[in-house]
Amino acid sequence: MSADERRESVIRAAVIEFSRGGYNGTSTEAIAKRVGVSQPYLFRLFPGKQAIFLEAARRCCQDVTEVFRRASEGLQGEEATKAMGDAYQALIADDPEKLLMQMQMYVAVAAAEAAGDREFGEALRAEWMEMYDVANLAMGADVDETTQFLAYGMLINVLVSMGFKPDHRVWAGFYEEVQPK
Amino acid sequence: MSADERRESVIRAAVIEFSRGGYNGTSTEAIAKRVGVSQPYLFRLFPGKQAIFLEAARRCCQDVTEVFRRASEGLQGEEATKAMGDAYQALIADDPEKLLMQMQMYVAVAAAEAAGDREFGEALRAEWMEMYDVANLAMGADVDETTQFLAYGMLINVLVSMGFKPDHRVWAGFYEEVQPK
DNA sequence: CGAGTAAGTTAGTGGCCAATCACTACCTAA
DNA sequence: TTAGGTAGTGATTGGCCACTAACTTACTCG
Repeated sequence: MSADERRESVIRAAVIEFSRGGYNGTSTEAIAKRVGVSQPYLFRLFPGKQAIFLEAARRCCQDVTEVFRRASEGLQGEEATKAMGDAYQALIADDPEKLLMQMQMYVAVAAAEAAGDREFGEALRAEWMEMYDVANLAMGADVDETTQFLAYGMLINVLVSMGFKPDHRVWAGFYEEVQPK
Repeated sequence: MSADERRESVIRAAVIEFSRGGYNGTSTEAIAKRVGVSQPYLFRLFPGKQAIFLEAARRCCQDVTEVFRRASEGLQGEEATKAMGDAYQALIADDPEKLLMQMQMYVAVAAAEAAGDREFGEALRAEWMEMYDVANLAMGADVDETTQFLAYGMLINVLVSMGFKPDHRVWAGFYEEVQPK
């Protein structure tokens, strides 16, 4: 397998592992095992652990952005909102790790920023803004609508992370039930 | 100093340290240093590291809940919403670590749940519901309003964690600027 | 064939970290 | 004065982990 193909599979494995354990709670050993490769080889493919996390988080953002883009294609206003909401619901059901990875990304950026690492957060803020802009475009550039849409999305992320089951009353304030697995 | 008083100061130190490094990225050594006590002594005051994290997260939830309770006292509907929003803004400005600790709590619960630890999440979900109910009561038991209020709160948490500065355009969709430090 | 290159491994190192154990210092009450 | 309880420390340990260095295998091309 070529190095590029390997890197790709490392990123996919990293999303799964990091989404569970977070940056510090995930060993490079665990990622390597999932890929089916020796642990030192990861350091040939990437400069270090943080670089692997960065790529995994970036990929995750891009996947969500792409889901929004496709769902809202050719739609506008309320139709686009509904389509994107449904698409996000489906994404969570299929790949809950992408939701959890987002949460891990948020705290990892905060930690990097606190540690004086500027680049790391900068790269991920750019990815996040990509997602924001796709949503905003679908909303006809209405920033209030966009903000509200993303706000509900973030609450969903938190409730899922916290393990509130679909029949719990915290979900009562949503139009539709949303829950992974 | 009595053991109870020490425990109290450990919890306060733990909130600061855990909010920065998360569960796995924070050493008990760091907490002990901040308290001004030897590291092994922490294990006399608490059964283990997780217990310290649990108490820190619990305390954090209770603080936020208390802020909402006090801010909404005697108010209802839109007035209560505004009062609680302002109070949260002030809390973030004064103690940003309480916001970050919430984020750390979310991913820690997800990790514990994935590891089969049921109790940990259960305890923190109870604290979260306490906060939910206080907000809900202030909203006159309107769950849609409550959900929306909390959704905006969660988006604020995420944007602050991600390090978006107050003048960044992502904040344009909010009534007022909200930013720590 | 032989040389180069790309994919991959085994072995090892230095550092950190949660938790334990055995000990000391001080206070109080009989 | 001593016995017991409470607050606290120093030393240690066993395990994990990111990362490095050196070696191997296999394919390709002149």
